[in-house]
Amino acid sequence: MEMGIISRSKILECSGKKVAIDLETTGLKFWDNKIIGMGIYCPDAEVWGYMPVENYKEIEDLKNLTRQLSPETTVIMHNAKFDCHFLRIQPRELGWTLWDTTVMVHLVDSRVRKALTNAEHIYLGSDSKRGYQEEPPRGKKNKVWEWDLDLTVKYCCNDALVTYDLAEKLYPVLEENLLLPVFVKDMFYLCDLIDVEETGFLVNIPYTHRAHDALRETESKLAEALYDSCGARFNWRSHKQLSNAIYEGLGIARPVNPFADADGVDRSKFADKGKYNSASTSTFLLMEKVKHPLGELIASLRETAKLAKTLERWATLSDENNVVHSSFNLTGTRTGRLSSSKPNLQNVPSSVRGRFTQSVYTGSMERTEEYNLRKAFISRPGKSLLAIDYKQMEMRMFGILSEDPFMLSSLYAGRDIHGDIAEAVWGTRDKVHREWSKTISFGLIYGMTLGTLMYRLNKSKYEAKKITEKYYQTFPRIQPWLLERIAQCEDYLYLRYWSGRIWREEDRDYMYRGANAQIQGGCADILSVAEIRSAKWCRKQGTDHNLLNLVHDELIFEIPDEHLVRSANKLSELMQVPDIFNIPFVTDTKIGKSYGELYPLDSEVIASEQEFSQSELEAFLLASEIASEERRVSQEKVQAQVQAQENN
DNA sequence: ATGCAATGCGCG
DNA sequence: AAAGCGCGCATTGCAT
Repeated sequence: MEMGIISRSKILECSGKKVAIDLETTGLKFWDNKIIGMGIYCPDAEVWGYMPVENYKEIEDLKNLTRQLSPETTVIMHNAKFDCHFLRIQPRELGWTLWDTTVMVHLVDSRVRKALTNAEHIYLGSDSKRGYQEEPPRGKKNKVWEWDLDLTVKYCCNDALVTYDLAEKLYPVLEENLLLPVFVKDMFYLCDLIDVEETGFLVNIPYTHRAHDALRETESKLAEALYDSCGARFNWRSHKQLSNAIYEGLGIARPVNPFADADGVDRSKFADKGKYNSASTSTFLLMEKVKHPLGELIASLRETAKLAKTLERWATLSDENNVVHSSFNLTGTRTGRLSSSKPNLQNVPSSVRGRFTQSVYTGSMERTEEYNLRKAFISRPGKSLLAIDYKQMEMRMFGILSEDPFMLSSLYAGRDIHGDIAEAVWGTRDKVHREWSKTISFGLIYGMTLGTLMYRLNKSKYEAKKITEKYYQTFPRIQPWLLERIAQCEDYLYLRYWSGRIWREEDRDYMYRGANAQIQGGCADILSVAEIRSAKWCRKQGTDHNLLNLVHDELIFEIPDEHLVRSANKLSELMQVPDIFNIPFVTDTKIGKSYGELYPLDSEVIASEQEFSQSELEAFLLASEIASEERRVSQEKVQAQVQAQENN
């Protein structure tokens, strides 16, 4: 086959076949930038070429022709959300079989960089038929729309071909590794994310302007106060200049190296790598180690400046309707969580700021007015926000996976697990100790060591050991479960979640991280199933229910006011997915007009209806079975090890 | 000029 | 074992 410029009507010849497509655009903003052409590769139809488009009419023609690909077509794209956005295509509605090769790569090995050239190098290597191997031009004509047409043709045609070959190579790999159920699930998820990104989140512009001006004013006052205290003007954003001003200029003692021995010499493994920086100006060191009033001032200054900058960022990312279209990336994490960027809607400062000392809770403060940045995100007129999150989701997942008796009994009784632990360990369940428990529980489950615990708690080794022992008594399955995860990983060089997803690790030294992966990623796959079912239900309402944001254990919807309460109850029930583990993931529901001001909604129980298909459920039960067989082997192995130790 | 590492901090 | 885990982003400062 020869590549070259072809007529757009060639698209139709690919209908019902397996076809790879690749768009070239003037940028990444689908709500603003334009398509400049499409590459297509379909060996079954002997179609391989590039279709440039130069005006509105041609772009619309391209979109229409692409939409005419029949439901029997398998459409392959590398990062499908991007192309679908520009083509205004929802693959679910067209009935296509969708293969996204970035997701294929991610499921095979989440550590691999997804860039097409990298995936090609790793999975196609010398077998690659790629003809165009030069780097794209740099410098003056470095944008695709500035290239000569013949270069664009070669480049785009080859991307389409490589995408096709990558899919052909990786599909059998997914099959061999029993990853097809989770792949199919992720393609459903991806289609929903297209809608989420297109809908976007409305920004309250008057608020952002007011807040921005107020923050910048406070920032300059705080900076002046800092300069006055130091008796010098400098760039406070520079760690070098700031540490010089406070440690040298004011003669404040540098923070003590917590890892140094009594003689002050750091004999830790990484002493020479400068991991511990005595010139550090982090808030923790300034406030807790240096214990100087300037610590508070610098912390406020940094927070104020960062919030102001964040507001500016949101403004530049908004479209002409003041809506931000964040990207929710399916392939952004090792564990299977989503990541969010441009803007990141998963790290918007919350309205309650915890005060932490080395991650240990010492109280909390409200962020109000211009400091409560979540107020910038609001529902559209006539609608309300509905935020549904899971209560103690990771602890629940730990209990389910490890079958820890304390966790499970607390689960079944519907008690507050962190309060229970605080009670067991400290004899009190007040807010501070409950938060301590929360932090330490996760630490221990994820393999925190005694040394780190005493450092974090600022307790003696004896006290830290006592607390640890209490924890291990409270959760008798923490230690065995951690060992089993490592044993399983040693055997397989991967861990498999309940969903069938694989987390790979070959280095024994890092296998302890698999415990976190299995919990964190297991929760992520629960959320994805909940999202798929919820979105399906929302579409069925036909009254403009939208999903706006996904934050690891939380979905944020936008619901017409008149349907709010009923939909809230229905969606929170759907999200509990009780059929997956025969235990509901209990949810917490909040409603409001802005992300910064949400109020609890007492849930009414509505009679259960099955909203999801039997085949969907069966796919997951299959994945679960695979996972449990691999788990059983490791359990027996650890039991044998423990038995052998006890016999000694 | 451009890229990368280090630092710091927001979220779950 | 500085070995609690997973992210994105702004900024500085040095290297290429």
